[in-house]
Amino acid sequence: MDKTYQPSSEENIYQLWENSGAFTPKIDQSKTPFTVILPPPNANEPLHAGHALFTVEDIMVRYHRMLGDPTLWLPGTDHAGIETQFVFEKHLKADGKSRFDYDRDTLFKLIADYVNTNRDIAKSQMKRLGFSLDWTRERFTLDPEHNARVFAVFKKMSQDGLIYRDEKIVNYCTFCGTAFSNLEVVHKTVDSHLWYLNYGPLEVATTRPETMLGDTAVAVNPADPRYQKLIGTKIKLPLTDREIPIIGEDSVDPKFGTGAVKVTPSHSPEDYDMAKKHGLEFIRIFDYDGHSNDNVPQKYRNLFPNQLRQAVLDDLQLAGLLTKIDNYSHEVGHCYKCGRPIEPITAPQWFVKVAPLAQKAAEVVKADQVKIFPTRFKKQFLTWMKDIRDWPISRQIVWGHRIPVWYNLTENPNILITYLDQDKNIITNYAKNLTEKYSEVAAGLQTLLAPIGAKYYFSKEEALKSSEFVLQETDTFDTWFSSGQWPYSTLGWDPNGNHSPDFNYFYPTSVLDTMWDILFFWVARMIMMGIYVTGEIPFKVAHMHSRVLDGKGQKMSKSKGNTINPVTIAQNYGADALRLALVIGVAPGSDIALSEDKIRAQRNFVNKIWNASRFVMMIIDKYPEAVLSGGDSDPFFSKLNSLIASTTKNLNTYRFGQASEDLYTFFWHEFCDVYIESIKDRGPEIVYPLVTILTTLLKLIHPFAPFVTESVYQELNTKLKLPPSMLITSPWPHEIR
RNA sequence: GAGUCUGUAGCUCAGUUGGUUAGAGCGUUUCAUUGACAUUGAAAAGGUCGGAGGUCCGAGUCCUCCCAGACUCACCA
Repeated sequence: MDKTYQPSSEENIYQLWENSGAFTPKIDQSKTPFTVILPPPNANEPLHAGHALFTVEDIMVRYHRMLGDPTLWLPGTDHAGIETQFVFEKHLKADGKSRFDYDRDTLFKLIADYVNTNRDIAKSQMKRLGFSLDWTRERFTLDPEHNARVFAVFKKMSQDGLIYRDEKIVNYCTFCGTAFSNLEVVHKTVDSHLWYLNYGPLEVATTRPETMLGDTAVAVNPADPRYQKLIGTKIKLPLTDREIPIIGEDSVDPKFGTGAVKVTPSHSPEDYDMAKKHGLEFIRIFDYDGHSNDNVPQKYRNLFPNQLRQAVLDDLQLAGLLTKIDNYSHEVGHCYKCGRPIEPITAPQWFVKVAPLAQKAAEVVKADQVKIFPTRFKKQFLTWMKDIRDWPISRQIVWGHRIPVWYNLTENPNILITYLDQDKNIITNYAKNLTEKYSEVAAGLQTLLAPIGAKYYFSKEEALKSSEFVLQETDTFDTWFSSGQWPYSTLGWDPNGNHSPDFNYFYPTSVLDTMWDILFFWVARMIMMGIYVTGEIPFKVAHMHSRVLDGKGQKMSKSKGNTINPVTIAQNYGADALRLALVIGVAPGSDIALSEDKIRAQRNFVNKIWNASRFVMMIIDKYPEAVLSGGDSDPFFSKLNSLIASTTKNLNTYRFGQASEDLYTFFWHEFCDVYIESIKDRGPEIVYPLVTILTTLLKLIHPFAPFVTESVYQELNTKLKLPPSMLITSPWPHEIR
């Protein structure tokens, strides 16, 4: 044995495990399985330090495997819709291109190629960190099987009235070219102004003067004596020749601004609701690329919002209608991907009616039928479920599950189609004008925009029955609509009820472990979808693990340059050292400040294990005739027994930080510093207790530091001339006598 | 606007149901060591456990308020 532990040996150990089939469980109906589905990392990027926290899952999985449970940890990767497309578009931009240069099929293929070349990176990295995943069951979110299940569920939800199309106000990023759910919008405080505009008989105060060209009313509080008699009258909207009504609306606060609000139903969520209530007109003045459109007077067309704002303010000023400007800071939604302001805009989108699903999810969480751990997240979960709004699931990007509905163009003449013609020019026109160019349209299709009420079919064949001109919806599903179905889909749930043996045995899963930042995005969706589709909660425990920060407690980010590459760390210090550094002494759910110092300290611990073992082997060599089993008891056994008990208890209650800290202290300061020192003068009778204690400690430490413990175990096995066996599949220790 | 979390040694953090002189790693100081390990060992310095009240025989641990920081959620012009 080398004088110090060599991390480079870890790759051989992983090979040993993988080749032995230790990661693949045997279905045994007499036993209760332990199942964990890996939160699929993005297929397009290498792992970051946060992914190294899959260690927590590996600890649970290895522990249960040693307990003898048929244990499945199922790996996979996520296509990560908008994330991936965003990254890919950056590459395109570097090459002087953009998404508009390609039809959607070509673009999809390009991204698929890009993802496929990068996909194996994450996989090899997870192996390097020692994760005992069953690679024979590896999945990808765009696998045809998963695709088919997602589509079947979509159809079922549609038939159950849980899916609908509507033209509602959505969060739209005109740069990314897609709608987002509320969760994907980040609110930032913006220092801006409150502009006071003279609308004739009254003044309005607004933070968005540019949208005035889309005003279709002015609202005042009906109890406000200043304006009461104006309700029901009409005024002429400045800068236009339109007339708009003054309406009475209780939600208007008389004390704010002038007590009169301009109402822009197509570009403000509140105004949208107001317009629905009062039956107002909707005038959308921005197109989905962010430019002002034909609904505004000629001179204001084709401007971005900030340009339009300037133009409108200039003209109002000139006309003497800009009466006052106050400083005002307020919250504005920004795109979580590109950081630009979100444009609230009416757009036809697909929605999930989420209230019935959320209600059931809230019930089971409330009743602890699924335990959320640490418990503080339970309250957060319930709060969110209470006020949840319908979930827009359509995204105007190509990288994802294309929504499985087909439009017949003869039945839907007003579908707006954008495509590349033979000469690669972008053409936008209505379906009714394009039937003669159908094949060109089909080949060069970029996007289509079907009006609300468009008739659609759930299969191409059905749509083809009445016309040969058929196009599939170009929107794709929100990534979370797909990954929300991950647990039952990966295990082989079948829409027709012919579920796979895996599904029947391993579902519902045991523990879902992930970071708390996707509690709503993912965990909540899985609970909702799982109950709806399978009638069962997809996991018994939702365990929220910590967030990894840098050594100073700051968020890691590429721009700050403080990221830690887990694989580099594994190469320099060993995967075990990294794993221990991420776990030892960390309270459940609290942040982890990961510094190189900390990793070095754990590297030293790993080396300590290595060298203590070396010492034990020396003793074995010294007394080749010593009794190896069934020897005398040793006073140290009782200390060891309480360690076995506390470690087992801590693992059962997810107290991994405590368990590992106890093991660290015990191994180093009880076993090495005290016990080993105390037996250095003893004879051959010490071999049995020494080997027993070491083997037991190796087992206890194995889930946390699998490589060094397995290495030593293999050495020990050879030295003792025992039949081949592996620590990974050896039984969890019980009380020693 | 609503909510959650954090504040313990110079730094990063443990401290399960309240119970004897509050712990670890790193850092600092002193000493040791050619035989498992310098990726080591022995020892030392260093904390009024954010502040103020309260409950209790007893509080870092429970309650109230205050201060400081982090985060999450949120359609108000």
